[in-house]
Amino acid sequence: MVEQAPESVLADVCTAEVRLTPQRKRILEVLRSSPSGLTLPEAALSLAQDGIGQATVYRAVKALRRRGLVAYVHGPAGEHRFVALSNTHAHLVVCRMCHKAVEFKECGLSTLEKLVEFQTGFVVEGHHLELFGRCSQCRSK
Amino acid sequence: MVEQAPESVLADVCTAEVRLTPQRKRILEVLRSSPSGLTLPEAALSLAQDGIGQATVYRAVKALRRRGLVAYVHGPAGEHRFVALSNTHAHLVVCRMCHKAVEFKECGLSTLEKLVEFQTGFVVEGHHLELFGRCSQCRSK
DNA sequence: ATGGGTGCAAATAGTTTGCACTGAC
DNA sequence: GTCAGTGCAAACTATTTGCACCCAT
Repeated sequence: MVEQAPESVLADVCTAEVRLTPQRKRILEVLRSSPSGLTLPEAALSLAQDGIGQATVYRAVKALRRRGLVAYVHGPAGEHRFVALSNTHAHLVVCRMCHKAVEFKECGLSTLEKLVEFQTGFVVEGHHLELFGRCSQCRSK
Repeated sequence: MVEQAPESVLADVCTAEVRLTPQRKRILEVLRSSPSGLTLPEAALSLAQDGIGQATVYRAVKALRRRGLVAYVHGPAGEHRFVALSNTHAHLVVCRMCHKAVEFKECGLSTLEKLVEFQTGFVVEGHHLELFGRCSQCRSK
């Protein structure tokens, strides 16, 4: 029901090599070309036209995520939508109307992390942060 | 592929009534009794013993999430694990070893939100934040 | 020749839906 | 009597897996 490991939010040092094959480059392109990201089924459907099998898409997106080249955000129904990142360890702010996802870097969470460490006794090692809002275009409609 | 709306991170005012039926109370109990939360299939399996159908579990968890009584975090494989909350609009810090999820309230994100608004032109209206780390028990092993 | 990657097809697992029925206002 | 909620079974969607093959080291 639950697989091995990944999902780490930290830039997990890749023990195994993760190659950037032609298929994976194409996958990144397709993700990059969709402002609101794509679900795996959507990506697989679109990439089938390039002759890329769905298993490849599923496996590749996982691998790319481990390399920090791809991240996901949550769509309106809770689905994971995958987005190509230009900076590793970036965060995304998502428009609730058009669902466009825009990267930002600074997350200024270190103070909070300290506070939570103090309150809970955890050592905090990573995080997942998404912001939701409205982009300027959607607001002006 | 994608349904209507929910997933809002803000305490979306519930337009429709969301009743707290015996089944839903039981669902909350079961979630509460699992420190690391449960996936929907896990919860459905366990609640089948109480004669609660799986469709009910899936539908109820969604409803409870809209009421702010339940939240999810991401398990090691990226699965959604649902946790009963005691404070609405709480956040969770999750142990990467035992996967226990612990609530915290202050998220001190308002400064960041302002900054991102300035940088991106978005108006920020909500967020999803999860911290990952190690709890003290796991560290002392 | 080794090990990561790939495509295909099949197998699984996860999730939603239609329907008839119940219980609280 | 209305409307949210429920259980069941069936339908459907999403995801993983086994296997043979490929390519770069």
